[in-house]
Parts: sequence; C-alpha cells; structure tokens
Amino acid sequence: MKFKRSSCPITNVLDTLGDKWTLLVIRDLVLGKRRYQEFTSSPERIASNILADRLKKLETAGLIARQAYQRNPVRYEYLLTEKGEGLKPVLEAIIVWGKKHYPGTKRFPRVEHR
Amino acid sequence: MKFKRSSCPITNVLDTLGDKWTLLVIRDLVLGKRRYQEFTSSPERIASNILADRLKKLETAGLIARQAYQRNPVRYEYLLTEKGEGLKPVLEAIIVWGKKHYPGTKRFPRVEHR
DNA sequence: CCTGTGACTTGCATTTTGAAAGTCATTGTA
DNA sequence: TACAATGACTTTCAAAATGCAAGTCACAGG
Repeated sequence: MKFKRSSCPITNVLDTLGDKWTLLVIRDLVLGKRRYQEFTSSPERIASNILADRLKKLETAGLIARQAYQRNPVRYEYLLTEKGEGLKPVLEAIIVWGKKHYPGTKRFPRVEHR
Repeated sequence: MKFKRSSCPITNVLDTLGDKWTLLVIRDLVLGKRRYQEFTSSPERIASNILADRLKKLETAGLIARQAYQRNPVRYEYLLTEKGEGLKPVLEAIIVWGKKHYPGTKRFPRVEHR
C-alpha cells in the first residue's frame, strides 16, 4: 500500500478532512440537511464553488452519496454513507472539546424535513 | 461574544485546527516530541516555515507552551498545555475511524527521551 | 413570454502553502 | 584561530487554495 504522506491514520484522515469546510458539510448532513441550498444557507456561508468541490470530493471518498429526488428537471440531494456516519464519534469529541474551550458555543439543532 | 464564523463549536475548533498540519504537530507532541527538529523529521516532512507558523499559532491559542531548555545559546522546546492535552480524545476518535477506513495505517509509537 | 428555483460553473483577485535556501549565536574540533 | 556543526528559526518566491460575484441551464408556473 502506498500513502500520500505517511502510514499514520491521522495523516490520512487529514488528507480528506483537513480543511475549514469539509467537516462542516458533514456536520450539516448529520444534522439532517441534504440539499445544496441548505448547505449554503448555514451560518458560516460556504461559497458555492467550495461547496461543489467538497461535495464532489466527499462523494469520491465514499463519505456521501448523491441521489436524485425528482425528474423534470432532475434535482439532487446528498446523504451520508455508512462510512460517513462513522464520523459521528469524531464530531462528538470535537464538540465536547469545543464547547469547553470556546465559551458561548452551542451544538446546533437538527433540522426538520417534511 | 463575537465569533469569526458562527457559534458552532465545530466551526470554532476548525478555525484553529482545520488544516493539514496543525493536528500532526499535536500528534507529535502527544507522542513525546518536543523540539523543532523532531517535528521536521516526522515522515510527513512539514516545511520549516509552516512549522514555525503553526507553533506560533498553537502557542497563541494556548494549546502549547514554549520553554527554554538551555542558555548560551538559548534553545526552546514545546509542551502541550492542559488545553492541548484535552485534544487526546479527538485524536483517539480520528485514529479509530482512520484505522478502519484506511487499511494499512497504524498508530505511531511514542518517542523516547533521554 | 417572463420570472423563479435548484444545482451548480466560471472568472478573477486575494490568501495560504510549500520547497529551498539563508540567518544567527554558540559550541565542538583541528 | 579558523572551520564545521547544531538548533531554531526567517526569507523568497512560485504554485495552489480560497472567496466573492456573476453566469448557466433545465424546467415550472403564471
């Protein structure tokens, strides 16, 4: 097996998730968001080109799946795969540490779907 | 309280740790590394300017402390603060997920000190 | 025909990253 | 006394990533 930087598991995780936006998209998915506009309307205001890029990379990495929810015209939504769901404990650990060290921060609530 | 991007704990954590290098420096510290050359000699080969930048930011963020270990000439080493130590569960969760999804990766061993 | 919606794409300026080489004080070696 | 080595950085500059604004494309409704 050949690794990009090293055989460290942390390093390899950072190669896919190590930036300021990717984990926020995962967070939104965990909270129940599925559609493009839902992601762009999160308070961090991700730029649409960055979002498109991250969705593509996450799909390639097998963390999310793109699925049409209607035809004429076809529209897509995104869902976490099992691999993506597996990141929940990582997010949990980050939230625990984050809430402790950034006073005033608060876990975001799940979003409702029809 | 005023936040850079939002009041989400994950977002605020990413504002300090969300890149490809910062967590690797933390990893090295957790493994027992303390000195500049120890960090640059890790297999990921961090560039010295990036390392200097990250050490400065981590110190500012209160995750590490810089301390002289000799005079004439003065030399420094870095140590995790309690806040920095608190990240261990985050690293643990990442390692668990990483080892599962990147076959062949393996937790790095602690380094020895004289 | 005109407006709106959803999911993007394009263009371009600003910012960050990365590789390589340089600095500076002091110590050890010849 | 000169010279190489060590440790902890700093500087330079090109390449890549980010961010903002605007544009596209297919269809639906009025």
